[in-house]
Amino acid sequence: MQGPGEFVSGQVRSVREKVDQLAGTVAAEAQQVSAVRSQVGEYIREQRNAARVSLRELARTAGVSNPYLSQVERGLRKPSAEILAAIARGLKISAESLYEQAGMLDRRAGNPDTVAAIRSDEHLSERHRAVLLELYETYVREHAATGGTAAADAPSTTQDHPAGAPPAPHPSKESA
Amino acid sequence: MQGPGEFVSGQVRSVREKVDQLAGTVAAEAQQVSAVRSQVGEYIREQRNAARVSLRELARTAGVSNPYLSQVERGLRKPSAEILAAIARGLKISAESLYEQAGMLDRRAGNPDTVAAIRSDEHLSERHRAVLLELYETYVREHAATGGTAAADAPSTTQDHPAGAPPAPHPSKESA
DNA sequence: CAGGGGTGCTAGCTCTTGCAAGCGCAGCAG
DNA sequence: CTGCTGCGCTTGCAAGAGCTAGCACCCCTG
Repeated sequence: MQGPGEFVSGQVRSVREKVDQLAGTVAAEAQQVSAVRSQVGEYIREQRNAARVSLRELARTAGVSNPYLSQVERGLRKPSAEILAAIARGLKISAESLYEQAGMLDRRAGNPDTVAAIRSDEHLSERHRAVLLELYETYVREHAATGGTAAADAPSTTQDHPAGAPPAPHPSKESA
Repeated sequence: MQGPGEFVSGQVRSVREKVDQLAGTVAAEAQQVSAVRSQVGEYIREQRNAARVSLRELARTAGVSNPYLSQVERGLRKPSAEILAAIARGLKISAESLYEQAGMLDRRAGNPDTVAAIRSDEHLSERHRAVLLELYETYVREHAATGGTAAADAPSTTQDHPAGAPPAPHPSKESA
């Protein structure tokens, strides 16, 4: 039979254990959140450096303030989807890629073979398939020639299309 | 020859016209933003009603406050991606569907497998991925518009605007 | 040297998001 | 009737997003 003192100290110990446990969970989550911020920030800086663009220039083309972009890159702030989309536009990359880095969007498991996917894609005409495949091969070669470094993203290397590639109209869209 | 009074009143009228024009633009944008808020809010309410779930119950399972959920449904607040993901979980629907309704994410045309293959292809830089996706989507739209005939290869131009990027936020004044 | 241009960052501020506390209404049971 | 539970909504607030004004540093030119 426990005495009252023993019972109380048992309860205190039990509460302490629970608090410790919750504190651990909270700390772990905070760490995770901070890591995700740094991840998208690091990624943005990488892409920016690869494109040889200054922080100010990217902020200008993205339409965000340069101090804020600096804070985002350093993981001090967590940008909204809207800001991420703007930064993606400035970087000329897809917004989805930044959403993924930010943990907002899961990377969809796709067919690991891009060539096979394009070849068997029934949404495309034969000619368009050929154009896409040629462009793809060109990009892969460029990527390989630069040792897989992101230097392939420098502006001077991304504006060219292979000869024979018919330009496509930009689909009109956009609603705020 | 104009008199000074006529010149001034002409200037005033010109300024008024410009102000009216800008006010119209601002109002139109505000309307658009408000419409998108209502759109995702309406969509959430529709899904909630379809699931026969009360606002409080959904707020509980989603882990958001019920007044806030109410405001979101009525278009009074613009929820973050995190909140949208939580609501999607509560509704047992995909977060992407809510992102789309919120205008954060554009639905990609074409075969999802091809899109996923390009997006996850590590032989490509992020910029090249964006270019290929843009071109792919353009071709898919052309293919669909012409009923899939091989004559669908009219000249067109790609622009540096990835399909995944919603419009830019309001441009900020450069701080430097 | 001073001045100009570039770079990225600090600090203070305003506005928006998301919350807690609580409201008013309806329906039901005792 | 009162008290309880459910419903969705109002209000005020704290925290954080994103901005502006400006700083510190670097390099170059006259």
